[in-house]
Amino acid sequence: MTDQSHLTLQRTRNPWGQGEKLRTEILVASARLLSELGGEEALTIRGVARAVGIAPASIYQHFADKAALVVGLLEYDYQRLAEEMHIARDSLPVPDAVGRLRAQMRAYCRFAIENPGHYRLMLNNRQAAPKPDGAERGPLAEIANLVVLAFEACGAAGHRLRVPASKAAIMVFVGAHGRVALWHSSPDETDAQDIVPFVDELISLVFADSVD
Amino acid sequence: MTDQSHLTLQRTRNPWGQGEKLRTEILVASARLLSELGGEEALTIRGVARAVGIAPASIYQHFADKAALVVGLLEYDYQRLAEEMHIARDSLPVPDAVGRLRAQMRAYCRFAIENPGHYRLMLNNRQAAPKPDGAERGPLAEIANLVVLAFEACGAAGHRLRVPASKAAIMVFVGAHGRVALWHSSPDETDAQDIVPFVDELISLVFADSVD
DNA sequence: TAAGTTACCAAACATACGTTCACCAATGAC
DNA sequence: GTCATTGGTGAACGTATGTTTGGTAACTTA
Repeated sequence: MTDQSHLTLQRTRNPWGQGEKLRTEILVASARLLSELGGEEALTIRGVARAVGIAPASIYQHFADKAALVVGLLEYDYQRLAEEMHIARDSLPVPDAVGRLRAQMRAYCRFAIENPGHYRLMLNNRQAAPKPDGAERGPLAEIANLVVLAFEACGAAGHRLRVPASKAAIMVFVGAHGRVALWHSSPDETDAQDIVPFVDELISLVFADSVD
Repeated sequence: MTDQSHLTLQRTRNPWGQGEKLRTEILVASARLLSELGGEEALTIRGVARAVGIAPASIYQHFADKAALVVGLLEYDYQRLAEEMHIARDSLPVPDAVGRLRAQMRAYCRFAIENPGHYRLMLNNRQAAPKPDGAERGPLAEIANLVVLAFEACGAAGHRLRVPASKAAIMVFVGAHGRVALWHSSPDETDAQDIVPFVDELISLVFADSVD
């Protein structure tokens, strides 16, 4: 078993040319399965294989085990959420700091409402979530820090907060999460339409000056 | 199969005299199992039977199926939570309205912190939760209404709120739930000790006058 | 004592899951 | 063409679950 990798520089990796394609296809099918059936318990190797149209054993060509599949999904989901919130932050139609903050939280709520299965997966597996880029804290804490920065920007823009920016961010972030979680646990009891206005009011509450 | 129940008025129900006793013993064992192992997936018929010291089949003498066992647990848990919050409301050392409100929310947080498995079971099975006494809304909504009443009492006592009492109650209740849920999803990341002070600050925030 | 009811159990049934194994098929390198 | 490599598969293994069944022992009632 001598290592000869230094001899053949360019090893063949994808004889069929569709190695990575099927991997993402598996992830997409898992995501759809999670969206349609909701709970994490709906995410089974056999179910994913059935959705993709391959044999259960074939999954193991692309993922070491089920935990690796979940990690792949988490990575995919967190990147998606972070992108939507970043886009919301940098979007042109809201040049002011408070508007960006509102857009950011609105994007967060929209993601949680439109992807309940994913959102719950992300929050129930925070330990397994892959760290963004060698950072100490997890991806959700990274996103929460985005909100802290947005609040600090509001302070820098001259707005007055009733509590320090870091605490204000936690209040709003945690409030949004709680409101979404309560809707998830009983969607018929309340209307998803009320979530975004609620968070908007929560944001207004932490500001001492009027920010409509 | 003629119904003769009107002839023998007093039917024998517990030949051994421990019919109900074992039923509650099963519930208690389930509760302990849920507390020690955390997740709802730890609540299995076989596990409960092993914990009680009986055969799995014996469970079905007291509960129609696993769902009925969960319903029994929910009933037990919601009653426990409601009692703790009622006690907090009627306790003597806090005669003022704001103090009672704070004690109530503190009791809520304490319950969620000390019984994470139960708390998650309650919120993940809100649909299956038995309605208190023929009421329209579920038990959690009933508890949330308790907070609304507490806020209205504060208003009646002369305190000024930044938002209507019903909305203030939702903000605080939802904030507490969100804060607790985040701690549950990653207990090592934050300290449980911070939850109660956080909710206290949240309460102060919705009041326009100083209520320390 | 005899009948009837209840609590309980050992064993099995049916299902679903994650995972592994031996094997086949297609492809690029030589 | 030959061959190693890789993607894919059917069938099985091992495990865990909820649930049912047939039967036994304990107790009340008559």
